[in-house]
Amino acid sequence: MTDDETTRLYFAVLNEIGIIAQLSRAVMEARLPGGAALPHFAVLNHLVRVRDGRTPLELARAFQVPKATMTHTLSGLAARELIEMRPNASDGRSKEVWLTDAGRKFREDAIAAIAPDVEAISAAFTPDRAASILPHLTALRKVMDDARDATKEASGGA
Amino acid sequence: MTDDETTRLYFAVLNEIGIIAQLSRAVMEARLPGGAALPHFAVLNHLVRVRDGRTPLELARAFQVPKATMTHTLSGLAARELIEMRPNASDGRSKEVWLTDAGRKFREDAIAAIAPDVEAISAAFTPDRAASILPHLTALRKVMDDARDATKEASGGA
DNA sequence: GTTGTGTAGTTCAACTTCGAACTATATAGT
DNA sequence: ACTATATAGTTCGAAGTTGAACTACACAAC
Repeated sequence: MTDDETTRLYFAVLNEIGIIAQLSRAVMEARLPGGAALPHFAVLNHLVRVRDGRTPLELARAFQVPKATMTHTLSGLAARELIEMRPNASDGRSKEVWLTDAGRKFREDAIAAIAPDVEAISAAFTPDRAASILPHLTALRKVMDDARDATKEASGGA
Repeated sequence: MTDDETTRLYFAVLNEIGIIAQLSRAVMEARLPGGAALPHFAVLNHLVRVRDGRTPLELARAFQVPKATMTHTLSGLAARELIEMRPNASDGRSKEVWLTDAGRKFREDAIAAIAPDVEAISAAFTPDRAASILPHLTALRKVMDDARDATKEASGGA
């Protein structure tokens, strides 16, 4: 394979991934109650799965977004009273993010609302296939993460 | 596999895809000249590969974005004089998007600037692996596209 | 040829994203 | 203790994204 073909291959993969991300966002947001955005749901889901009481920075790292972005997402969730921000007893600079009852309910309702879409997708793109690509995606995600750090250093970041 | 496990599996896949899209955008935008955004490059690249003279709507469909988004992207490219908008001789409502010399050069420079990152990624995530997941991603993209249309109809859209 | 319906593209407003600068607290070195 | 440096989080401003409403043209029906 020539360099050119290799580059094209990776562009093609990243292009498909970009479009899928865009579409999954559109599908999910069409189902989420009250005009909530995908990151809102993603954070609630993470807090249920991993356990709440996480700090904003831990969440930012989990989703690979800048902390300013997480601040914004959390303030949206707090405004809807789906989470509650508490001071962090062990570090005065930090905070803790806790789910409210409304937050847990919202997440359950959202999953129920999205279930038909997941079913439609799984009919045409089988769980076997999903399971078969997942480890590759995880690997690619880790590689990209390292590449991002390298880029930052190369361009003078810390 | 239970329904719950299935749902979790698809969420995990889409979550990884979302993060990869985010990271690839960050990596590419760090390299693009003049603060250009990823969609700017993607459109130029598409015009070179598929041939220029496309209409805005064709481009919007190719990238699965709403037409308002494409209008915005194209006006950014036109402001940088990387493309040129011409009237469409065969349809007075429509336009044609043509590359300028600066646009072609921009795209070549961008590819050269990104090459080191592609190389870094291909070292850890081999072209075989990329090639092996590409058809699955393409399939998933098509399924998601159909799911989006179904969602639109279910919620009262055309 | 007028009228109705459909399509291409823009405008507008609300919202998300995120780098940079800032505040507040923590921790190490002396 | 005091100062320097690092870290958690917010604020601010600039830019991207997108649904809805709008303008302009096309085309079929009559």
